[in-house]
Amino acid sequence: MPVANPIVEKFKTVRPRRGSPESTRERLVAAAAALFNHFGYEGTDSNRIARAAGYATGTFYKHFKNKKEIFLAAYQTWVSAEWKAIEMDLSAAGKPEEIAQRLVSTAIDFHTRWRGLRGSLLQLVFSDHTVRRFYRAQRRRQLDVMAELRARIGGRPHRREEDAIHLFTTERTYDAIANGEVQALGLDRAALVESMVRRVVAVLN
Amino acid sequence: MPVANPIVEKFKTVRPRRGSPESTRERLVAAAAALFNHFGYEGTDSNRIARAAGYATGTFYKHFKNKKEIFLAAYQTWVSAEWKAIEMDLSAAGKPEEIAQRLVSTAIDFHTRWRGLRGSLLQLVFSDHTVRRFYRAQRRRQLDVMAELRARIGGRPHRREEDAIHLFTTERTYDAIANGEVQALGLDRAALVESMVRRVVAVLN
Amino acid sequence: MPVANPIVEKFKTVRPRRGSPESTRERLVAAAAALFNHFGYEGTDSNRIARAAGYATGTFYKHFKNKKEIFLAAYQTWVSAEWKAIEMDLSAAGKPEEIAQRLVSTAIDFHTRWRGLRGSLLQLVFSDHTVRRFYRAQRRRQLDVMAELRARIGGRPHRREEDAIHLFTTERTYDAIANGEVQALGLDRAALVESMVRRVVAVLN
Amino acid sequence: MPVANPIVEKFKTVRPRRGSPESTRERLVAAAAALFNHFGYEGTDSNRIARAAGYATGTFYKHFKNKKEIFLAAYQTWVSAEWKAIEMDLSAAGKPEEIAQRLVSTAIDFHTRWRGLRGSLLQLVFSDHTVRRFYRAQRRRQLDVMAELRARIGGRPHRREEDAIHLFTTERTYDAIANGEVQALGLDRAALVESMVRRVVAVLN
DNA sequence: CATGAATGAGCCTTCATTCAT
DNA sequence: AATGAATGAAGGCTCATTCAT
Repeated sequence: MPVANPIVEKFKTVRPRRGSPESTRERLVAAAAALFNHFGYEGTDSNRIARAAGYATGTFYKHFKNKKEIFLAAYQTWVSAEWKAIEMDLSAAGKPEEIAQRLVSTAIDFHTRWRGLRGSLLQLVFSDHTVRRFYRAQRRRQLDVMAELRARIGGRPHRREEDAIHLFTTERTYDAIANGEVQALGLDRAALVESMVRRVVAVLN
Repeated sequence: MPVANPIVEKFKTVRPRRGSPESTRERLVAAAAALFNHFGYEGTDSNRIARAAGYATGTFYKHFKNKKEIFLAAYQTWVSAEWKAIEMDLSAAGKPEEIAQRLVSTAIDFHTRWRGLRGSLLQLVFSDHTVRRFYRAQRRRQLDVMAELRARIGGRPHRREEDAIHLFTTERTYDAIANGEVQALGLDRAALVESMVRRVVAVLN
Repeated sequence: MPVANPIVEKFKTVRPRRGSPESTRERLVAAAAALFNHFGYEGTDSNRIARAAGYATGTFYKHFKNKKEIFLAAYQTWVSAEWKAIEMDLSAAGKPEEIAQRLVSTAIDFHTRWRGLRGSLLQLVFSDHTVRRFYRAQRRRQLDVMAELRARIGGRPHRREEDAIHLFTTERTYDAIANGEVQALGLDRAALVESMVRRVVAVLN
Repeated sequence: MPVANPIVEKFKTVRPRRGSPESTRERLVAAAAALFNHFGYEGTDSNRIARAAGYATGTFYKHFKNKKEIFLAAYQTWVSAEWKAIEMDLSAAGKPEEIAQRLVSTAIDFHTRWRGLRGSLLQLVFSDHTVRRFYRAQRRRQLDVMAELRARIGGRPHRREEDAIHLFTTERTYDAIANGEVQALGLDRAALVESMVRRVVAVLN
């Protein structure tokens, strides 16, 4: 229908015009990320992604093999951004406590902004081989960074299993904070955050 | 049409014949649970559910308004079974350590058997109001049971927030064990299980 | 779904219980007529008819071969009732003018009460042989009665074509009055009725 | 699947190939009009419309929200064509009698060619808001044109109610002629036509 | 590089009808 | 006579994907 679609409009970015392949790709990924985050993977159709990015249907398939591929790209973008933020948090000056606070804050921020994407992600981790592999690679990298960090700082080595549990705990808790579960359960958000900070401090020593 | 479909056949139960609405409903739910668990929510269509349960297309809609409704029913069945198992674990004789071991074992067993359903669940918790509500009600019940249990045993009261974090931790870890993440990361499953048991023991005191 | 359906409830009559075939048939026809009138032929399903009449699905097909058959029965019932009413109007004492007024009033009443059925009827007259035949038989009967009546009263004979045009005119005008078209066009209903009365008087002389 | 379907084939037009949206829409509307006219609204499915127009299923829904919408479009097309024909009849030279003859002839022609559509129309006028509104707008326009015409010609003003009755009479009579009712009743078609012409002449003065 | 018309498999859902009890 | 569980063909509609321009 040629009727203006307010939902698409809302996500529509400013018009491009024969940009480089990279910029087109970027725009598509950005639009896809926003739509997936809002409507979920299954709730988003590829034509809409193209339209929201300001392109025609076919352009989408010039840049991505299929919908899964652009989801992975969107996920990768998000992950990259998160790693960058984490690196900034880590490299900034401050006492361990302050660093931990910033890390937790950053993580909650990402989980909140991308809470919609997380649902789709967990589903795709189950059903899609490629997404699963990438997802697990991130976890591995997280574990590596943690160990490395401790070595640098001079902390005592931890068992990798304990690090993993730490990651599971924080990830799941950040999700709960991000998606309203904490509020729905009548839990004190500040207490949870504080608890997370303490755990991060502990894990860095 | 009458070509044997291997995928459907695999899940097909023995044919009923004019059963009670309850037994039909149960068969449909059982088939749906198995299919959702295997192919995911989006990967399962209502006709296939009916066929797998040994019924024709239309029968499905005599018992469920739509696919979401049967998913919720399947989820509820699973949850009920899990609660029943937990109650058995709790009521059986044994030292706290032994009880905790059984609880962890049961939980991992459920997470493993229903790991496919969990992916769909987490997606639907995001996108569907009813599923979300039911999901959160379970969490509330878990928290209540934990507090109650401690009171009965004479343990000191814990902050509800700490209990919640405990639940997040175990849930997420059980998922990791169930879906192969632990193995993929080269972690020692036994160590993780042991850690979970310790946490459960701690939380019950 | 076992949820009470307000729409069906609304049309549900008091429960029968193993009545004679005739009474069952009558109840089914009455329910069908009401439902067809309200939801149209296509908008009414046979299961609903049975339920609304207080019977189970299968009972419907014990009394009627199919949906078309019960529509025809409902239509026939309506036509019979209308003929009976017309005969009463005609046999009652009064000046021609008064008789005409009663006839017009009766016809408008029937068209109004069964306005929903008329839409379905006109559609089925087009698509169904049996309905078409019955419909035309009524018209023939109308023409015959008109001629007969005039002969009895001593009026001069009219051309059958003029009688037919008269019937077309009144039928269509009654429809317009019944279905709100007159009101929507801002026409004076009383004037239309008066005009119809005048025509009926004229045609009876 | 690729088995030739004689019914569809019959209505299939020559294949297009990447036409403009307008031409595609037109083809779809034309095919829909023919099918609705032949099989009725309920007897025509959207897939068949697309196929008959030479397109695939999905193309239909790129141009119309649903079946109702294309019915309305088909109806509008028909109405436009009829108005155009009427205007031509009116603007052509000739005595009032000749003009009336042409008008009647045109109307009967349209009613005959679209007699199938009329059944569906009358049903949808009952059940669908949009169709009803459009239908009534046409009647209003007819009344306006009649009044206007008389004013132009210098005829005496008529009551709008009498004009409406005239329209009801002719419309219903044209239907009877078009759908075989007249023949089935053994009426003299020529006499009916002549009567209609006389009425049209009268109404224009 | 970009367009956007077109495709068609396939899903969800309805409903007339059957039949064992 | 009545029941109501079960059937399954079929229709409305979506959406990932292709391809001619």
